[in-house]
Amino acid sequence: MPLTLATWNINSVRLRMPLVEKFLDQWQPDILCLQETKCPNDQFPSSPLNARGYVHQAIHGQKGYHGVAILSKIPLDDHTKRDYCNVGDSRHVSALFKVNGRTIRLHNFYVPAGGDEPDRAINPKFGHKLDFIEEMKHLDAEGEAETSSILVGDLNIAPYENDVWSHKQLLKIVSHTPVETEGLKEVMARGKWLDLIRHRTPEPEKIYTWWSYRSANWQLADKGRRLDHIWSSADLGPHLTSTEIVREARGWDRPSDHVPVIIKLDI
DNA sequence: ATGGTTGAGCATCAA
Repeated sequence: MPLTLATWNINSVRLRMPLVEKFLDQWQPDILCLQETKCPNDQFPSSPLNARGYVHQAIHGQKGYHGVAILSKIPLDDHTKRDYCNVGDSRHVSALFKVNGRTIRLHNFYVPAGGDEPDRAINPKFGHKLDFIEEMKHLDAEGEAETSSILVGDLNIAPYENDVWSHKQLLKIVSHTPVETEGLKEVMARGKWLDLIRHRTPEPEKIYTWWSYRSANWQLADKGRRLDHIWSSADLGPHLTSTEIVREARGWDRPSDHVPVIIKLDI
């Protein structure tokens, strides 16, 4: 049975609902995970989603900042959320779903960006990011009996050399510093997670999912980073049939600075 | 080395 799953940092779900609708109509994923919805739960624009069959929604938002949501055509059970670092941010939500008799735990993350200065002694936001990553090291892809796992989201770290436009020039730039990239690799190793996008498209091929608003001519300069990820437990690896980075979405009218990342599994 | 843009919500802060 085919399963299509997408993740997208939307940078305000209310402002960009027309783009969400366009994406859903054209790509028709079974499940869409959003980050940076910037929207309180009671103001979430559910109607256009219900009209398209995404009637199963695990929404965890807050006013003004952060916010994550799982929007699904497949029934979701056991919605849970975890307050990483105990600071009250809406940065994680998870749910269970079933495909062809297999139970899958889906985690949707929005990891803190970490500010500009990669030194926790002078930048508390960077310390918060490192603490968040440390806490993620306890998340095991095989942690629940008889359950596969998928982890998606804006992890705000580009872990490999070819996840950025220039490895050397970004080594001291937050998102690609060694303490972050090694930390994220440790999250993957300890939790036995498989990076499905790199599994399909190994290094040294460049992959980007984000281009800054601050550089004019993003397309020509192409100074991107791979900040958005889809991981799974190892058992799902052989079921991966395709991956896609929807680069064209960066060129849509009033775009997010992130683009959708999609996997297809045959389960 | 610096500055560049966007969004929430109304002065800045976060990214």
